[in-house]
Amino acid sequence: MVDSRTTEQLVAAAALLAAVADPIRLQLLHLLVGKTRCVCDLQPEPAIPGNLLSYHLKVLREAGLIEGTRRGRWIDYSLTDGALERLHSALPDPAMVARQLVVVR
Amino acid sequence: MVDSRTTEQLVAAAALLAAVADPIRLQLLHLLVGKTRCVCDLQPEPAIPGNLLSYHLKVLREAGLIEGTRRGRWIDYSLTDGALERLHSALPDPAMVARQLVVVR
DNA sequence: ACTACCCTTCAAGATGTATTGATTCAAGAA
DNA sequence: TTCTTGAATCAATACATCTTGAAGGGTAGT
Repeated sequence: MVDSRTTEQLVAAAALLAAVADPIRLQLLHLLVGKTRCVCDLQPEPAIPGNLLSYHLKVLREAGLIEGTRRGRWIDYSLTDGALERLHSALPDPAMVARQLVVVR
Repeated sequence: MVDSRTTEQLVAAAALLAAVADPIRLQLLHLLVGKTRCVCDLQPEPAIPGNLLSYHLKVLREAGLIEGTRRGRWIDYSLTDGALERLHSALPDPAMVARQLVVVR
């Protein structure tokens, strides 16, 4: 059993990757690494309309990668626990390449 | 300078991730980890028509993640050098989270 | 040459995603 | 209450991607 992933796992992993496979959302993710930021402080470069920003935040939110909490008029976004780890584990592990090569020999 | 990525870098990273943000292509990638396989041996689960398989291989090929070499009638596909490393580095580094937290304190 | 095989490419339809503009909501200030 | 601000939502359009069916290219065998 080298790497038996069920179809559902593959679909879930692909969906997680699709959430960040966009320049705007990838930049938003970078802006949130290690920080909590108000939406008003989350303008990507170049800037985008507010509703479009909301849309992309929603995609990341529904993928479970970020979460928002209201603070008065503002909403602060931050990465969810283990968000980056989940993203990386959606990809094949590079260490597997070497391991497989050893096994083959 | 915590993480200054240019727009072009973000676009390139997002394009790389988009190439694998699909259940079929993600599975193809898994099938190729550590192995070289003929197209005829690359049927995902559930199986798909040959031309569709070709299309998805083309997407991965044009993203520079895999490469094919002809061997008689067959074409063998394998991961390109550093393909998985490039994919992982397209994502934010999880280690940055802890580092940032330390800095903030 | 002809045929069979493996794989790719093309064009067209189906499906999904991104963007825009207008509206709505929730919270605070006047 | 009314007004303003920060942000989300809705409906419609623009855009890209996926999938299908048919056709084409390269290689080997007869």
